[in-house]
Amino acid sequence: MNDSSGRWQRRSYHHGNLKEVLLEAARKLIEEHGAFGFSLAEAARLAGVSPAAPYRHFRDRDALLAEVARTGFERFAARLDVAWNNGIPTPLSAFEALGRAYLAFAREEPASYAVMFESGAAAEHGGEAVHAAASSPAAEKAFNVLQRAAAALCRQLPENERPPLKLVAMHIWTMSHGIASLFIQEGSAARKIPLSPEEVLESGMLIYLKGLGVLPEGDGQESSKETP
Amino acid sequence: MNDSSGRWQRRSYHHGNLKEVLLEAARKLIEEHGAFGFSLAEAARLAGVSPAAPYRHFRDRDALLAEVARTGFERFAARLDVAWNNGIPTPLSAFEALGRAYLAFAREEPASYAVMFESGAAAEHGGEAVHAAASSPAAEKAFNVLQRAAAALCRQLPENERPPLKLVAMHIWTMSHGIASLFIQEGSAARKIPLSPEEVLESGMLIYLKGLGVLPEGDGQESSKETP
DNA sequence: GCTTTTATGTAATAGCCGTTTACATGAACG
DNA sequence: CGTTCATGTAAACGGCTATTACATAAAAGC
Repeated sequence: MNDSSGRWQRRSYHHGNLKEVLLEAARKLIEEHGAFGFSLAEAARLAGVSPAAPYRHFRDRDALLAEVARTGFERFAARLDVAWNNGIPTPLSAFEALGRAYLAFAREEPASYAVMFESGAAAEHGGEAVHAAASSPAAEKAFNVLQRAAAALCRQLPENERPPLKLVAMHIWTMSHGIASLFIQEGSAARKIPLSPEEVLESGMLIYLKGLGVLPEGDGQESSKETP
Repeated sequence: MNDSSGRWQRRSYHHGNLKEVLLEAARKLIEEHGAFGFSLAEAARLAGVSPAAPYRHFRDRDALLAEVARTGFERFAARLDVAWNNGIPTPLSAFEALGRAYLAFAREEPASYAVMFESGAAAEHGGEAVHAAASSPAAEKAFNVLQRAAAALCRQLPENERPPLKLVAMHIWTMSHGIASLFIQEGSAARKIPLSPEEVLESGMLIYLKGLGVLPEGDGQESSKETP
């Protein structure tokens, strides 16, 4: 229930949905004011509660950010999984869908993506690291989708030519993440270049897959003189 | 001139070197307390001056971070340039040195790297974006080194098979940055994987270059059945 | 139904930070 | 020597995080 200015209207002393609304507010504020113009107090204002209220749902500011990261990873993993669709109809087409889904998530939830990966965000706090972000089970689920995709692609190679799976998965991940990180962010470089992230990722992956020996024919790129 | 605890000792009312010392302090604090545990006041304490002193050298906190980014980009560009060394002795060996220099910088100056690229840091402030980071002349100089390397590599291809230079440069950049971003950061994923960033980058680049058709022989990877 | 317990909100407060303003110091320059 | 300008300090304001004591209402037990 939002009023005209986007603040959550509540009818009783208790809010009823504060935790969710705070997470939404956090994502919105992070998008607007950069990764760390975000303030717990402003999120509380957006939700229409006192500055102390959030502490009933999150131990501290970092805990809220960690939760943004965690829930972000869950949506991320689910989305990648749907896009990959077990490699159907073909590993290659599914792989392309996977790449697009990766970039789509980063574009549609830049705040989540930033908190998930640019862990200056949920980085270490007092003593030990927090980074619920990148080492959480949800994060692993996301990486596992990439790894399954890598496995399906490598399965097309003769056994003695297969590089380590984890390595291939990392290559895929690092390129996807590199593009997301460089392109998606507001002022972050690469914006003058007249190429969409999707173009860069797809062309890069085609070249990479060609190098792996996975592409069936002269697919996408111009030269077609291998597998003679 | 540092005292036992690392604080800058000054002998006169005037500091004499405050700007530089503040930048050093900022990098140190960003490394320690995560990308944004950094506080201007603490940097001032480290430098042994009052909290207001930094404002004689930087308009505000963001300006200091922007300067960390700018000077970071300058060292970064210089280092990449030295490593590339005009493609000498061979484009391939120089390219490998370039990749190692990229990762070495990110490892040795994680604070600079974070501020330079994870622009939640020097991101937008009030109205328009600040991000002196990624679109500064120094940043372009760095990217130009990558682009020259891409050009040298592509020059080994027949003209009609050369992909757009900017595209290849972007592929190189995104993979390097992706690895730096995922590996270097404290808690940021990818740490359980028993691979060094250098291994991931080099193997990934070998596959990519093979896909480009740039590798002279069965170089590095196992299969060697192209250019028949 | 009534009371007790528990969950979830507020108010008030302390301490830190960023930033500004008025003032102090001393180096550079005549 | 005296003026000027660069560079420091002190004091203050408002905003933020976080804690504590208290308020309110929903849920649970009887």
